[in-house]
Amino acid sequence: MRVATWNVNSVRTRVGRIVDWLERSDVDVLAMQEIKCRVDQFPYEQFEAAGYHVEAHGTNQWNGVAIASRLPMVDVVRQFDDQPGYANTGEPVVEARAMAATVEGVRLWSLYVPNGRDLGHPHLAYKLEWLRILAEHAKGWQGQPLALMGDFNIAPFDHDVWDIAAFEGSTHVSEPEREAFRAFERIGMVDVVRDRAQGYTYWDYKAGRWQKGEGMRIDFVLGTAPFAELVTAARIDSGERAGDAPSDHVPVVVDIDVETELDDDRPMIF
DNA sequence: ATGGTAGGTAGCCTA
Repeated sequence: MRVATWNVNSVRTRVGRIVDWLERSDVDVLAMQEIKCRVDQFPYEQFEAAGYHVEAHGTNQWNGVAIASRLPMVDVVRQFDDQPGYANTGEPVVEARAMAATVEGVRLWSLYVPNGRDLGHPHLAYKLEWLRILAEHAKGWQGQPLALMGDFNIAPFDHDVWDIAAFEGSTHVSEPEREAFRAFERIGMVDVVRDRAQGYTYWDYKAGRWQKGEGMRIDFVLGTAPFAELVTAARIDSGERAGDAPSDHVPVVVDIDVETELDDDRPMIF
């Protein structure tokens, strides 16, 4: 089974590109972030014409996540328990930043982690709390094949940005954010792409970052140990940052050997 | 130090 995660930065603007990429890339399940539309605005027809069923979670023009799959999805949930909300004005609102589905016995989350905006901004405290609560839940998920897939808005290492000096005093590279990312690794989760594919996953539209090769690695697939055991390959499709009207993020793709998990007693044949 | 681009929207806000 081939799964992927992609911050598409508006599914309505890019539906043609996305579906074309899905078919060309032989992807079974795609976790999308920043669909930037309500569920009633989602372009389901174009996905379904290509053989993909879509479960979406979007409430307005911001954020929004979805999962497209050509294999059956079960146990779809939107939001995680106790997901913190953000108080833009007035009462905190739980935003459309998380959903999950199970495909072929593998639990897959599509996550759009809050940006954080600036050091000291309330949005950064929101980001850290959001990750803290998610990690608390994830502790209880370690016994099953499960992956947290999405835009974490964190660069875990200095070499995950083009020039760490340019990020002095910025979010995405701060120690509290990196600590929040490492918390998932401490409970047993593994970045299953890190050792299999190099490079950035995001290049800002501004200042010609793509043309200058100035990107960031902020999109990840974190797997439980039972998930990580199934992974056979991974790649970052940086070519998707080029061409006509690209997203500022590119797809991260992971191949998993589901049969190994589903049939434990299968004789080993080499 | 600033501004650079893009999307959704008609709130310039968010990234």
